[in-house]
Amino acid sequence: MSEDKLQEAIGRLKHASVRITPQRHAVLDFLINAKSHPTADDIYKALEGKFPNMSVATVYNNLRVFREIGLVRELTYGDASSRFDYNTSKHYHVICESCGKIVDFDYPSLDEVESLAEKVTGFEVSHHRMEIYGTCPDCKTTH
Amino acid sequence: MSEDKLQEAIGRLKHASVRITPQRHAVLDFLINAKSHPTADDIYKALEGKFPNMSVATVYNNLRVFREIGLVRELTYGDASSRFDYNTSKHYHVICESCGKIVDFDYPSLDEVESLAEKVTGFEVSHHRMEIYGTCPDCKTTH
DNA sequence: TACACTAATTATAAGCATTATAATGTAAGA
DNA sequence: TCTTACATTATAATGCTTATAATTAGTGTA
Repeated sequence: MSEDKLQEAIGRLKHASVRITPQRHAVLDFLINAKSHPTADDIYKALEGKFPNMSVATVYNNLRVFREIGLVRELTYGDASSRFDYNTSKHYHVICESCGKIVDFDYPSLDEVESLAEKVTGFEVSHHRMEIYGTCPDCKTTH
Repeated sequence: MSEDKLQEAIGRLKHASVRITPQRHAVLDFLINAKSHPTADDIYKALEGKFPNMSVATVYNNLRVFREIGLVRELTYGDASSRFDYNTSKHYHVICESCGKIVDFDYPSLDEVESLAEKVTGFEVSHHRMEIYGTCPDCKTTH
């Protein structure tokens, strides 16, 4: 139930001494219930009805806060806007190169790759990122 | 020998009907001999002695051309500038989160992941990207 | 409940990488 | 050499994100 997720997220914010403002609450709520992986601007637009005076900087600031305490993951793709993903479970993403759609993809984490990289490069590895690119079913048919 | 690589690259440009201009030649030469993974600005700065009037747009234009014919790979990291990698062999990258250093890392391509993603999502997969993040040996010691 | 302190929000401007535009210059085949 | 289409240049514009400074508002404490 997403209400539980929201409460848990708020608990983590309190624990990190982050103030719960109405804007923060709304951004978090939106992210948790988002089916897609919204951009900062998606979130801004979605909430401007509720918060006509909200600044886009507020959205960015809050997303940064959420990212820093690990509530949210930021997906970056060069030029295009970042997308934000509420961090429920570990998963990868499959991205359509035609329409930009992002689909979650469960796969066991590539721990073996990380440990081999540590051995070979001498790095202390913290994490990795992997994405798969292609054409989604919709774009395949309509080409 | 990097001279051979350069000649082969020029051959591929000719084959793709891309004109060989002095600027193009210089960007390509720089990329092939680069030990690191330079940004567009790195390349621009490195060549401004030789081409005082070269525009930064030229660097970007040429990098795009090289990418489109598969000579060069573009590595994107959200806000930061893209980095460009002369496409010799398939490999992954290990990136230092402290100093930004990028190290090549050989690992067998994750074809299995791609094919599973195709099955699960219905996408027609074209490629994937994977990077490993951590702290490099230099940054570990000097913390 | 009221106070005070500190952090968050707002509005705006700035920053930065990258791309678009239009005029000029030039590679390469005839 | 000539011609033409493409590349380069200089500059402006774009778009995402962050910085700034002033105002507003959470939250712990009295």
